[in-house]
Amino acid sequence: MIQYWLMKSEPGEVGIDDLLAAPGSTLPWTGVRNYQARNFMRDAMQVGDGILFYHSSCAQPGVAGLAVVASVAYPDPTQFDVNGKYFDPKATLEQPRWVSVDVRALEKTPLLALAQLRAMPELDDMLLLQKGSRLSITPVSSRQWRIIRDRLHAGAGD
DNA sequence: GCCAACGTTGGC
DNA sequence: GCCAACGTTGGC
Repeated sequence: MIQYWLMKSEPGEVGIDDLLAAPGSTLPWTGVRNYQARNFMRDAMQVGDGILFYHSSCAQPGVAGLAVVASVAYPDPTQFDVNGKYFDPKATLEQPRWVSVDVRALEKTPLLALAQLRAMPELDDMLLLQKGSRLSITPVSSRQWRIIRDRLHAGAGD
């Protein structure tokens, strides 16, 4: 059963343009250090799941493209990199703590800004829009997915 | 830069 | 297990 997700990325690190420019439009989704987000990747994500690619912590936060999950979860290599900022001293090769999935970009879309999402009453129940919500990966219902995808393809302007 | 909200850590 | 302190997220 295909599921849908919203995944946040800072465009200053990896934006939709960077993902599209990567070989095969695919990059490993590394650096997740939150247990809830990890569990979504580890326990629920399947190849082919749809992704709303969201730009966060930037001047224009919002949905910037569509992507798909391109692998099941595997140990996030950055947890073992002693010199990297994502190193986790409690992770071992035998007992990894964090996982990644590969993500493949499908298309860049006109930005559907956070403010526009908030202005759509039919999306009131989106986890992204709940007060205090900070999760970098959130499930999206098939209904929410359809509403947003249709809006993106209708053009996000106005 | 500010600040609300949330998650994690660590002393007890 | 409680909870205060601290760190992070992320919009504004």
